Amino acid sequence: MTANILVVEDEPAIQELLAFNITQCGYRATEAFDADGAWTHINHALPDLILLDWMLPGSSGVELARRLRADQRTRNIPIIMLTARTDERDKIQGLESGADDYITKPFSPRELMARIRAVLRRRAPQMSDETVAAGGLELSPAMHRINANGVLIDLGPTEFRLLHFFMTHPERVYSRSQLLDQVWGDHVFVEERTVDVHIRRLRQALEPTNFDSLIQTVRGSGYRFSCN
Amino acid sequence: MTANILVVEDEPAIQELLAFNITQCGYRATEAFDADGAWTHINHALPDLILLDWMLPGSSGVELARRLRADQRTRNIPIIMLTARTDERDKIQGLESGADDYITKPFSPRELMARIRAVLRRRAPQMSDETVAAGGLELSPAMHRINANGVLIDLGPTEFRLLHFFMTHPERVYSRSQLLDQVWGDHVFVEERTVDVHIRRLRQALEPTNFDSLIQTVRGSGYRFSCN
DNA sequence: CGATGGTATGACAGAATTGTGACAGCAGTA
DNA sequence: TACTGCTGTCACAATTCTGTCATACCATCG
Repeated sequence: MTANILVVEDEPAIQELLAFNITQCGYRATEAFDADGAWTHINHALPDLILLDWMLPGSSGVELARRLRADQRTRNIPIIMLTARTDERDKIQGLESGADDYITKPFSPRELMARIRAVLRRRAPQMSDETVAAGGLELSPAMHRINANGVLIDLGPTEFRLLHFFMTHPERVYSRSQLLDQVWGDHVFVEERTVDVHIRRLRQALEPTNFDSLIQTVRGSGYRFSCN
Repeated sequence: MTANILVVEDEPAIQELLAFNITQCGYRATEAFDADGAWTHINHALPDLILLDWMLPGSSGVELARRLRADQRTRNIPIIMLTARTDERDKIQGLESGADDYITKPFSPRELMARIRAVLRRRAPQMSDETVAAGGLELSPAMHRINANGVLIDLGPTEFRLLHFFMTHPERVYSRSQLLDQVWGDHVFVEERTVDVHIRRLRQALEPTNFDSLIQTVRGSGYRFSCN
């Protein structure tokens, strides 16, 4: 399922550059040149992320962001603000208006895509507040709780995200760096061995209910959550 | 296995710092102090990654990056730019000149190494994740597992690569040196008899499911994976 | 049949990888 | 301030993997 990104940008040159990079990375790009165009697209289909220029003809980007946050349907869609200003004051205002991240022009395509991925990933668990069940465990993101055959298990934030990722991606081996990217976020720099420690803490928490065997070590490759 | 990193940096102090961190992380560091020195090293042996200072005596780092991208041999070698400037404009130029990433001085060794690992990981030729089926076996690189008629088999790294190679090249005899080149890599130096041992270990792992007969010895020539 | 060259197997030490306990920094809180 | 829970890192222990032997085994050929 490729994410659909709505790009709201009045300058055709930048619009094209953004769309090119986005599609290049495997996402779909929908283009809008002003606030009205953006709403037209939004009414047609809700995007997974909105890339929004600060300066827009008519109503400004910040104003559009506010309206997006006010609307029931678009309240939870992540927004990345695109601005030429480097003033910190603007940054604050952009974020306070509801943006999840912001990028200053000129931007590097790599940085842009990194932020897009980061935001999409950050939002991903929030988007699916649904209870996940795998291997006899039941994980409820909304309640931040694990149910192991009636026994409730408490986990720290990192262990919770780790288990949530594993349960939503079972039977597949993930390397330490992949887990860092997926669970920690690829903008964070920590040692790969940190993963080992959190794997251990997770196993330790699952041990009393004998569910620790679900998390398997694949020597030389990484870890795997297996329901078998 | 250890990646060779060419460090092009004119300031001896920083050069030393970089080399220290790189070797500390298990990579090999080759040092060059200017563009000419860089080419000398490159002509001698192609590095796996180039760490390039923006400011270099003679021709600038960006210029060197351009020439590296223009050269057939070095076109695909990832480059990380090292710059003291925090100007966004420079950052763009650096990336557009063909750099894969950039770091601004002063940098933290941790971030430097994280970026190096990230770039190397991106460039690393990854084994196709496609599941291979042959002779009744099903091998899944993503799960790092073998499915033998419902029975799951776990293999060590070498045996796994060996079986993967056999299953993707069935019905054909491979000599020990060919297998060493294909499975171990053509730069490793190990005894040919080592292949025998790993063949045995692979057969041993497949024995409980009677799939060990798929791997046949061809006396005087080598081994063959036969689906019959 | 015995000799010969090639292959299978079991053992083993060193290397590589992972598990584990401890600790210090940090943010939030009473 | 002291306390608490969480995190990342480290050093060291435990485990698994690897390459190399020495030896046993086997097919082929004179």
